[in-house]
Amino acid sequence: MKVTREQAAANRDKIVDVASTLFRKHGFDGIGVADIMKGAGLTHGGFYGHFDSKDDLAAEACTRALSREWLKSAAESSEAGGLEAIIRAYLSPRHRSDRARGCLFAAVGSDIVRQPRAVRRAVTNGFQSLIDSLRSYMPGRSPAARRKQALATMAGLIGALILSRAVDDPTLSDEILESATATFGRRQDEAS
Amino acid sequence: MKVTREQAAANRDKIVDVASTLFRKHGFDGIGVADIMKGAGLTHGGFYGHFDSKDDLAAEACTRALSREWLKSAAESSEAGGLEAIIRAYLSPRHRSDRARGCLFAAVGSDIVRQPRAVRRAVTNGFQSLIDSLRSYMPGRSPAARRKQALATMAGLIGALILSRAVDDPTLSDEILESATATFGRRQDEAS
DNA sequence: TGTACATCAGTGAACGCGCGTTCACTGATGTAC
DNA sequence: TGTACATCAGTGAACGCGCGTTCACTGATGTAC
Repeated sequence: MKVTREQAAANRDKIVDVASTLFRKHGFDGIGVADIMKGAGLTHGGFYGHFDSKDDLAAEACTRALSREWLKSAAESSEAGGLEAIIRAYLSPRHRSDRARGCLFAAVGSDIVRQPRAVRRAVTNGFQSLIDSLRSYMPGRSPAARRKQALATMAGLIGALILSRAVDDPTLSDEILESATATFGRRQDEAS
Repeated sequence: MKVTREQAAANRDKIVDVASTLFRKHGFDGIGVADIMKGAGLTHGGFYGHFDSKDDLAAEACTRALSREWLKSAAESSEAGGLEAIIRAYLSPRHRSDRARGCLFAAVGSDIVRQPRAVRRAVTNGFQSLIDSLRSYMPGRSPAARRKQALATMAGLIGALILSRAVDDPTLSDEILESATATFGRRQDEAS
């Protein structure tokens, strides 16, 4: 059953959107093409009319996930709070429990190194622009210092969120989030 | 072909060792039972004489990986340098390129949340003892403050190593390691 | 200590399942007149 | 504007492969006498 060109484009877009959430929820190996297509309201056979391979979709899905990056939207919506508010939002229980729509790096970060070139390239580009967005919120004196701070802070946030999810003990999980919020939030208070 | 009881125990031990490196290198889903057994010099059929399932082995392999944890040995061998030396070793290019024998959290951290209960429990226990080891190196005044610092620092190190591996650009990768080394190393200089 | 037998660690073929990918087909879309 | 036909987005069956797991079998170990 053919479909309008606009409908086809919308379908493709939906597939990428769904994939970007399902990959984050289940990991690259934890979700199949058939389930992604079902999530987009289609059947698996039509997949290869839109993409060359599952890896090809993964690369696009990563770009999509990073363009709607959690941190980015938090940053843009919290003009008031600035860096402190971004950190609090990133390290919130809400973000911890919403893997599918949260930060790509926290969701599949340690698997990226094992992905094909196209995926890693997409992720690298997304990360660069993420750091660029975050840089302006940093308290350092020079632009170079702010960039360094953005890199280290991002690392701290991602690591803390990953650990808070990995751990089986809710008390320890909360403790990780609170310690990281205090540490990474305080450091910039001192410097500003 | 039966084998000495000691030999059988040694074989089991070897399987766990090999698994702990191969899981870190390829991820839980990226390596199969047959390849792990081959790595231990055995054939896949004998696997279920030693373990109930692949997940069962994964739990043991995580415990093993964390008992020989990179950071732990770095800490114990660097009485001189203290925290600074530990951080430098953790964030070294050497550790970045040696996933198979490096930190479990940096290798498969974002996948742990998707693993069965036994694996998450093993990881949680290993993490608790890791933090306990690291705590004494921290500069905070009270024990509680030192623990908080240990948690946040560990998060920063893990996040930085994951990012440095994920990224496709060697320059950016180095920049991440250097920024994190400077930031997490410096903070404690200020406090001490 | 030596012999006979039971045990059981390890082997390799086989099973069942899920997954990525292919393909012949369908029928609505979009175009040529 | 209306009609006839070509295009092609989507369908669902099928293929091939790898993986976790099972099982009948082998032969060295370890035990009973």
